[in-house]
Amino acid sequence: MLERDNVDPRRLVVMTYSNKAAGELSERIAKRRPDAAAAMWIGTFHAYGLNLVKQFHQALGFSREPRLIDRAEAIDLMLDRVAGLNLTHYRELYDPTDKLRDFLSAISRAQDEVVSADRYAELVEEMRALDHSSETQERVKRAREVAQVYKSYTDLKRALERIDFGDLVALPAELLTRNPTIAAQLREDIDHVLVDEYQDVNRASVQLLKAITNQGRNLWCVGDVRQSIYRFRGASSLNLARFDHGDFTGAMRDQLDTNYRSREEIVEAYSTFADGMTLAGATSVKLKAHRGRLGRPPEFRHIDGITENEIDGVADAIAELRAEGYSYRDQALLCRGNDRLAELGRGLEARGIPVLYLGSVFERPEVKDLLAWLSLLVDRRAMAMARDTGIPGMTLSLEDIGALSDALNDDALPPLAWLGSGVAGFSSDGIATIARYSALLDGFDARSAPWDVLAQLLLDRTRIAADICSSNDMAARAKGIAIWQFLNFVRAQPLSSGNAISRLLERIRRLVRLSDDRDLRHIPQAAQGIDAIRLMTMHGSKGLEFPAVHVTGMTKGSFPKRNPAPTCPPPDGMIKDAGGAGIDFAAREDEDELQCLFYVALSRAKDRLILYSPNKDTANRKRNPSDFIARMGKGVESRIVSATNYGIDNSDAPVAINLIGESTYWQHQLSVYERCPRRFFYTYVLNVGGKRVTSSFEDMHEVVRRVITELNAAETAIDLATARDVFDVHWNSSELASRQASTAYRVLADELVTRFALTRAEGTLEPGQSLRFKVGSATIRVNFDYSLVDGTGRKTLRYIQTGHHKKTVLTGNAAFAPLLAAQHAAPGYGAELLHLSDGIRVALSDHAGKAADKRAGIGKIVDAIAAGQFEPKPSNRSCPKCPAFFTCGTVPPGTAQKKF
DNA sequence: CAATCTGTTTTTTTT
DNA sequence: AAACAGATTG
Repeated sequence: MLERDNVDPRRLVVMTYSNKAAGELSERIAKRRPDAAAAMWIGTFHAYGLNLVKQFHQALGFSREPRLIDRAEAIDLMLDRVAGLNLTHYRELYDPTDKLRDFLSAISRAQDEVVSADRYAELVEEMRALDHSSETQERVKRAREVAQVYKSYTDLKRALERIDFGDLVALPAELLTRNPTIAAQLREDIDHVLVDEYQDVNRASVQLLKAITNQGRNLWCVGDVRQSIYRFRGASSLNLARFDHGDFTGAMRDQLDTNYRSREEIVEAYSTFADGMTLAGATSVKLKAHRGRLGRPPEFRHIDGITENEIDGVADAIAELRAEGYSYRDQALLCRGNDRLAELGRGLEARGIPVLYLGSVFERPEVKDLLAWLSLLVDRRAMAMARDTGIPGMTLSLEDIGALSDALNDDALPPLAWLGSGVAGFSSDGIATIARYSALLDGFDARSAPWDVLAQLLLDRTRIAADICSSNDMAARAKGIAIWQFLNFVRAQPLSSGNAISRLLERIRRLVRLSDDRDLRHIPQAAQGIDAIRLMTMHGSKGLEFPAVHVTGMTKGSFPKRNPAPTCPPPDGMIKDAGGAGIDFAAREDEDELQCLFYVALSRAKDRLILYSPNKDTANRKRNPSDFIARMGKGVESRIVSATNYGIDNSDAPVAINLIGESTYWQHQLSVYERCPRRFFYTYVLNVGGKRVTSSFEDMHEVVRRVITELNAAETAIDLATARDVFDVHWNSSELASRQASTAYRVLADELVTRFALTRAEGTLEPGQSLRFKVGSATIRVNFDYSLVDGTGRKTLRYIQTGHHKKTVLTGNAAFAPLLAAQHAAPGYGAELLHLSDGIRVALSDHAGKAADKRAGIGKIVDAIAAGQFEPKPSNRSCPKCPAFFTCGTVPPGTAQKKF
């Protein structure tokens, strides 16, 4: 219509909700009207907002164009601030990064609703006055602290002249509402505004639209409530419902009734599903399938086996369809989450099927090799030398790694010092390898610029780039793309003086922790033509179409699966028109969103649609299909399928290990093994563990731990004043004392030390004991901090933990070592865990019934260590904090020797 | 039979 | 953390 009416493309604004959508749209228009595509403005709300912020930065109160920060930077900014806010209901945990992330997403939601920090605080007080139930009052207390953080964060951004993603839309929306002159001035340059995927707009975007359009009279929107899948970022069914009843009074609505994409069988399936959708504002639509019937129904394949067999089933189907004429590039594989997608990608590749998917760039071996090498320039312990690079001549044997780690243990040498001097006990191969590393890293040091180092390593000093270029298979191309993306990322880092390498590595850890490395996963346009299966999340598939679509993970309990309620729920009334408690609304919206997500996935298919789920879990219990399967109606062919066994073995080969003599393990070593056996291997077997990555909070706890150790060494009771003196000495000699905002940490540390001193006085004090017990031929050691005799003569050993009590504290086996040690070596004593941060005590003696099981569990750990079983347990949460983050991968060849 | 415990599985993201 | 399947317990 706009085309026909001769609209001036220069006066046309087209808004989308993602860069991908903007790119697609731009390309489609360029095909028909290349001149127009170049002239009109096409982009995301955020991009449009950024332009406005730049243009009107003075009106917005900035002295210059503010710098945009991402989530990782925002957390960096706030880390020291939260310590000073004295929050009680959201206590700082060991690492406040997680808490801050929760705060920031709550703040971001508020920005989506154009609710300022002050307004947020008002809403909290309104909620307090309205509902006196204890449940609500509890939420009030928490929301009040969010308001505090919100205010502090906003002030900080103002002071530093920074803006975040939320500001990109919220600030212009506010400005234009407040300042009609600017809005009018903007409107003069715009004839029409087009909004694609209107169901994804949030309040901030609507407000922006209201300001730049003439009360909606020149606004054109396309939207489908059934495809509203971005509710977690403020898109709400209410916005579409309100489109012509409130937001843009007098707007017109029309409905599409013909589908030009999918075959009739597929349209039937998702229409049937849509009829059962419980969705506010959805009207029933009878879609006509323009392309008619194909004669092949959508399928549900209930794969006989576990999750791994589901990949076999998909591989079979991909091969079948290929034989029928659907090339790899015609087929897409969708699932809910990125983690599963990565597994599917690896699995299909292992089964010989090419996939167009990178996964997380920083977790790819070829990128990890580069990161490991970079880390050598700043890591005096040279931990990365324990990595198997897979590049001939560039990997040390386990024996040589042992020798190197011995050599680096004693001296406080600077990084790379080991390259020059010979290392005692090295094999001749090892000496040759070290020589190659000397050549590889020659001339670089901790102050080198990461990009320069990487470029030289790739192009001049190794054959990595050359090998990738000369190879033509899909795996090599994916490697090339991953390295390319990584280099682009490195180059985009802000230039700064000092140690850029350390900061780069630190930033990567944080990005992975926050899962904010996703935009690096995009496959460049140039690679899109490759004949390989397209892998993407259901969210990522929106707006795309494929001749054949495979959807995995259709198990009950995993799809649909309610998202956990936000840690920091919004105050009631923050979401306009939601009515009732904010959390209930969120839960309803969540259910809707999952139905929409399924609808989106189904409607991507043009000809063929196959859904999958495994029918067993690893404990051989049955897993039922998702309830959604039945809701697609009778047109779906549903059957149990036995997939081909591709003989893929994902098990981790044991490491050759030689344990000298009888072993003695500390309890904390067993805990590490339980959390991640591979980490245990690096830290205690190879002994290459460098310093753990710590936050200020953790450093603070470390100081407290040192104070406790010193106080424990004293045989007599210690008064508070002495305890404080000891604390002063340790605090002042710690690195923390000189850090910014250290007073806040000091207050916390002081509380912990005080509590420790007080708990020692709860009875007659006896000194701590180092107890041991045997499991098989191994000995387990546990250090108790002290023991107390109370008035009735009952004796209790205390085991102090400086942090908060967690419900999971008694999961696993190693946690019971104190109980077992007390039972065995200190008869007549009870054993108790005491958490200093909250004073919570756990009487281990109450769990004596589990002792036998736990002892057996510890026996299994000990045996597994002796058998060289060190499989990695990857997790986005813990891996980025692990010292071996850049090292972890295949274990190098050789035999590890170790005396525990 | 209901209640409780155990083990397994599981989320999305805008420059 | 919370849902699910199944076993165990009272």
